[in-house]
Amino acid sequence: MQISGRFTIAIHIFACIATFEDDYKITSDFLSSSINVNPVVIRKLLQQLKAAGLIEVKRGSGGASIAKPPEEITLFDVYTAVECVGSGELFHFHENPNTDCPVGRNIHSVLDEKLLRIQTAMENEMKSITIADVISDTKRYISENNK
Amino acid sequence: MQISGRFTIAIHIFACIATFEDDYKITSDFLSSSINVNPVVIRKLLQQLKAAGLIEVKRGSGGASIAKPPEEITLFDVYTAVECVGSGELFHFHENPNTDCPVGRNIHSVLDEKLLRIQTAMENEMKSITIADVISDTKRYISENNK
DNA sequence: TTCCATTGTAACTATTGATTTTACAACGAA
DNA sequence: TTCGTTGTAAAATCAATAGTTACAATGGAA
Repeated sequence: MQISGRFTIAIHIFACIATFEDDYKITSDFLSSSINVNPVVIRKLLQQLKAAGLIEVKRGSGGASIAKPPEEITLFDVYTAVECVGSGELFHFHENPNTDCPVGRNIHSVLDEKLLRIQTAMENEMKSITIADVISDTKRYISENNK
Repeated sequence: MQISGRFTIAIHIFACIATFEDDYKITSDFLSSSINVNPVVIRKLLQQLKAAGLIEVKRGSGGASIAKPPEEITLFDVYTAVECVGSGELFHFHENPNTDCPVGRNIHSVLDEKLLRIQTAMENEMKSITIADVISDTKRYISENNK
């Protein structure tokens, strides 16, 4: 199973805002045409990012902007804002191991710590990459490929 | 989205075999009653683990066993054997960024390397944990909780 | 004040993938 | 030959994502 496309879409949103905010009003329609997903999907995502304090959205007049310095927004922030995994658990554990079985009774104790270690390794790497990195790389690529 | 429960089920299978192989024949029914999932699900998983060279299964008479030293089987081996993520990509990328947009045109170049770094961090942690670790912890927990 | 582009949100559909279940042929040991 | 078991296909179910339509609420501009 893969991590939802909402994650890469959300990052794409940040890159678009940073690249175009001086020249365009960043509406959900504008974003939707760069990303090629339905504007309503974008709006829902913007809501989630707003709730996490990462993005500001203007009602009425319209337009989205980044709510705090991009150096202070990590990919982990975006990931948690956007993934609906309520529990925050990366791994799905089979629900009902048989507690009458010595292995079934202890499998959670054995695995939980190991799974958490794996999840933490991933999350730490996410925390080491910021939206500022994404933005500067985006600008670099754009100028390299002239325009 | 979470990583499929097949992963924890597969690890549970190894723990069961190691714990019970001296006293019981490890059939899909036996495993299914410890894990509490349908025996057919177990059999399909056993097939995947067999294809990866991690498990041996006897037809006819029945019974599963571990195909090589548990120290040589990492959680990453189990993960790749069992996850159907064909491409091996942890992150789902939105399919059709608009190539007429400078950001849409470059977003893959910008992100692919970063996403891979995150995925690799997770996989490396998986490689650092072996089935032997799981087995010894399982036995320790069982003896601590007396039986 | 009215107009209008836009947001926020609900509701519905479609699609995809995981999971469960039923069923049965093939196998191998007793 | 019998019996417990595996290997596998097919169908049914269920959950999550994604796409779509629709529309009230907003706020700036005419």
